[in-house]
Amino acid sequence: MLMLQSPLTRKLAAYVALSGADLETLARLHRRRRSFQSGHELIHEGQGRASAFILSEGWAYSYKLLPDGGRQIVDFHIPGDFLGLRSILFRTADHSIEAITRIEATEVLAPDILDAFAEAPRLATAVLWAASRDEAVVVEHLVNVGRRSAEERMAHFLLELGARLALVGAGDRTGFDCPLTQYHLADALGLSAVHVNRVLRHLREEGLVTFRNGRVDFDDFDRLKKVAAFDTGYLDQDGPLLR
Amino acid sequence: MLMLQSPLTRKLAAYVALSGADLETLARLHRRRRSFQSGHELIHEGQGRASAFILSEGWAYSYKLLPDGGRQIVDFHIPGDFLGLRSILFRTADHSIEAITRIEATEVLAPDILDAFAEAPRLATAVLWAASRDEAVVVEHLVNVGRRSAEERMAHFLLELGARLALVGAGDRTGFDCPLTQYHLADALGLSAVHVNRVLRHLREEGLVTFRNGRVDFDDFDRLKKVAAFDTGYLDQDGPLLR
DNA sequence: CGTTGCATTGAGTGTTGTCAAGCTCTGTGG
DNA sequence: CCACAGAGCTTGACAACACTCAATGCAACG
Repeated sequence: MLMLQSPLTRKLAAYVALSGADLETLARLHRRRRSFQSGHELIHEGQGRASAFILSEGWAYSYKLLPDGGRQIVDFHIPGDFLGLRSILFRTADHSIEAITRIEATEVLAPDILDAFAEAPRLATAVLWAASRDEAVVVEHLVNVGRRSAEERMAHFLLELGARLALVGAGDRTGFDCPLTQYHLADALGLSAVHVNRVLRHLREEGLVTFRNGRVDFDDFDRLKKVAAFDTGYLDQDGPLLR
Repeated sequence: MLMLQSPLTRKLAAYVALSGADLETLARLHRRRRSFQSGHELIHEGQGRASAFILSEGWAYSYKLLPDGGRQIVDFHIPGDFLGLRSILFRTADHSIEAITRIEATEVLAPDILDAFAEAPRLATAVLWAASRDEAVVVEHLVNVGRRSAEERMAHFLLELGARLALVGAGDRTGFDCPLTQYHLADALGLSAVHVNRVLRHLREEGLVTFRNGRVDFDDFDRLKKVAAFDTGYLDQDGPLLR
């Protein structure tokens, strides 16, 4: 079945052993293919009856705006991620999501997903697991912003992104392609763009990482991990828990 | 049925219309009553095959430790909260949970919850929703720490806690009882304990809030909301989405 | 009546933000 | 082909917010 190729399907199947019927139900969620250009806002904070999306190609990010114009980026999304689950579970979206690059995604309406859960109960458990993994990422992000210095934050962030991308085959110990701007980094890490620039320069001069021209190069992966006190535990997912 | 009184049951039923059978399955999760004294560690980061808990009385908090001894508090838990869901969904717990006051809780083992989902599929959706609401709280916490000044952070935090407590009848516009120390606040807000003290003093001197002797008093609720740019949207939960 | 946990305050330091300017690229229209 | 605009990046100077260190107060408790 073609949809076995979907990155989300692969991810879920890695956690919960899904039956043929489950997979078929999951495949039906992948109708409604859409593509959006860079900068398109998929979900707007406050919007009612929003859709969710399964991202198959490109990068997006979710964020919240503050009354004073500030922006906090909550998470970056890469292929295989389920976007905006909370926006369909809640009456009104509590965050916004915007495409960073041109993206390919399938749109999932609220009834689609609720019907799918009724039809294939294991799917609900699998999605709960995926949502929990996303939450773990946000939690680690919170730790990062709350308790680490600017330099540690940056180092940790780049390593984490690298680890997540490596899981879907889009990066390794040498580095990864990265379409983010320094403004994205600033708003994700709770820093000013100016300071992000200073920190990046320092990390580069120390021979740790180089972030330039849409590419992150880990110049000294092991030393960088040390600076960041980086540990991948919260990303782990070996073998299905539910058989 | 007695268990209709459980705060978690109330919370879930408010979101997803649950059948009698669903409620019965949910009630069966409430065997294994436990009580723990203040300071007891319910879940330890790194621990394998941990339990989850449904909190019925008292306060707890979840946190992560850093290699340098620092601590980031991720969330505080009050009656009706489901604790440690991620620790049973994952192979190993990615965070720790400790009792702040003496607490009453029921222990939930991994098979309990997975069997319950198989038996009563709607329960899985309901728990997914509860988990999403918790995630929304963490996200707002991240925004708070990432993009607000120390004073705004504190104001926002106290208002949020008040709003959550008000939902379970443990607080109102005048204030609430609060067993937290200034160290808890510091580790939750990403500040030093010393600075927390200064910020609290300033808020008190401005006539906004008073935090003293285990009690938070909102001296000027409306002005405080203004300082914090506080909006409860992310806590909303009017009426069942799934009927 | 010492000890322990928590709260408070002051002094000095430093990390990070703000403001301001200039740079490099890229794409676009004249 | 050149001028220009705009987005993103870079740097310096200065200010401020928040941290550390250190000392003290205060209550509860054994």
